[in-house]
Amino acid sequence: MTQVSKATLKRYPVYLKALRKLSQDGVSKIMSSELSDYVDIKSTTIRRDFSLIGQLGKQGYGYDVEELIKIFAKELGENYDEKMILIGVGRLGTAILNYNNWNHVAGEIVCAFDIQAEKRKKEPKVNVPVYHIDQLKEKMPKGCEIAILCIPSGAQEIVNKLHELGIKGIVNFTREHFVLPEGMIKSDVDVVSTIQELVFEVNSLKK
Amino acid sequence: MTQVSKATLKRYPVYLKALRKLSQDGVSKIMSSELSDYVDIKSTTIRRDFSLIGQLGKQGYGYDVEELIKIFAKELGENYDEKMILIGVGRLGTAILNYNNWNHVAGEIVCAFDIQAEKRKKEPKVNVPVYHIDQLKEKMPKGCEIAILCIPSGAQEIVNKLHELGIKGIVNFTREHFVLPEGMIKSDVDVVSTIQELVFEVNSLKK
DNA sequence: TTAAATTTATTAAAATATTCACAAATTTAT
DNA sequence: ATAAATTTGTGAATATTTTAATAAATTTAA
Repeated sequence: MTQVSKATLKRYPVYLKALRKLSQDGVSKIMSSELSDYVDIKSTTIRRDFSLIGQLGKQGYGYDVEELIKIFAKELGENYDEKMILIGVGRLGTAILNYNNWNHVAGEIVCAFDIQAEKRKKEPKVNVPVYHIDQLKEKMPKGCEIAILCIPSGAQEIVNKLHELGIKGIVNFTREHFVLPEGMIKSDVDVVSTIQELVFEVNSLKK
Repeated sequence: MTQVSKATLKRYPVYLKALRKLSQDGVSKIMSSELSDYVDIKSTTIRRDFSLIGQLGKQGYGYDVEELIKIFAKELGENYDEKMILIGVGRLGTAILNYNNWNHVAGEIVCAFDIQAEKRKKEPKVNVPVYHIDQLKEKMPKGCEIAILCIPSGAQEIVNKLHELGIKGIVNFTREHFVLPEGMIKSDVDVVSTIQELVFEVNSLKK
């Protein structure tokens, strides 16, 4: 793949989701202008985004939905089969473990860690092994580079430990601030901030 | 507040979080360069972002942490006291209802809706009234404009109904694609996409 | 009290990202 | 078989966002 900008990369999952829905609804061919109405992204932006991967469409015709799905699934690493761990098996952690359509999307959660491992592993919906957080080193799966962080506090200490153990990327659900060690990347999922921004935007529209 | 760009707005919650942590740790004064190391945003970007609100700092000195916290909390609408509803009281919905530090951040969730209202309202951790989804019209709180969507499917139908009932903004946890009615805005929280992007980025770094 | 050292705020420059405009390719209609 | 109508792909133009450079204000030290 050619150089794909951050902005474009953020839109790829949007396209993939929309295309899957379209496919489900029996749509087999689509033009950039139709897709534009569907996902609310300008058609020219869509074409530009697509063209970074290659010549995906046909002039005078449009794009083949199934073909696009295959290409985007591949580009988005659905074949990476990345091994991931989850830290913090509370309500949110369990919700993530039970996300449906999880399999074969980016990879799989191999095991989880918690300070109350014994209690957590008894929960009916917890479908992976749960170890005590102190066993991070011993139980870290080989080649694991991604950790999903769902703990309410004490993030910095855990992040530092994860860094030592070779974790490269963190999906962060924590609301606490922590300093990211050199060489690590993270991606925040901050529900409260998301809501704040939306509230702000809705209120801005009124003025 | 002057014109604040989308990019800047996304950083405000990051600043607020970091400043609160710093305050907790006893830091009362900070320079843009220190904050920069802390949040991993260039100091010049920080100063530019701050200056859009007003002259928040003092040359040769820096910024007063407590003062900044007050200003950002206000800017981010912590005084809006927005009434919100939550739709879909599953594991994720319950996790959101139980988020700590929820109160006085943007507003509060007044009630929830679910297809299995009777079952849901018996759950111990569900701390707001739960109504059947069919009662959306009757039970919609007055002046409510924000809905948090945590249902696994059937999003489009619900979104259309919400639009009719005056909802202006949707915090979307659904993975399904839906078309946003005219005049509505939404903000996606897509865990799987977030992980996909991160996996992709981690793998890009290797090449 | 004055000069040197800081540090913000802001104007200008550079980098990113989006959109326009149209050539090239393809399909549809005649 | 040919012309008209579409629709992609992309170089050029515009818009947005970030970064650099520096003037203005403040503090610190002599």
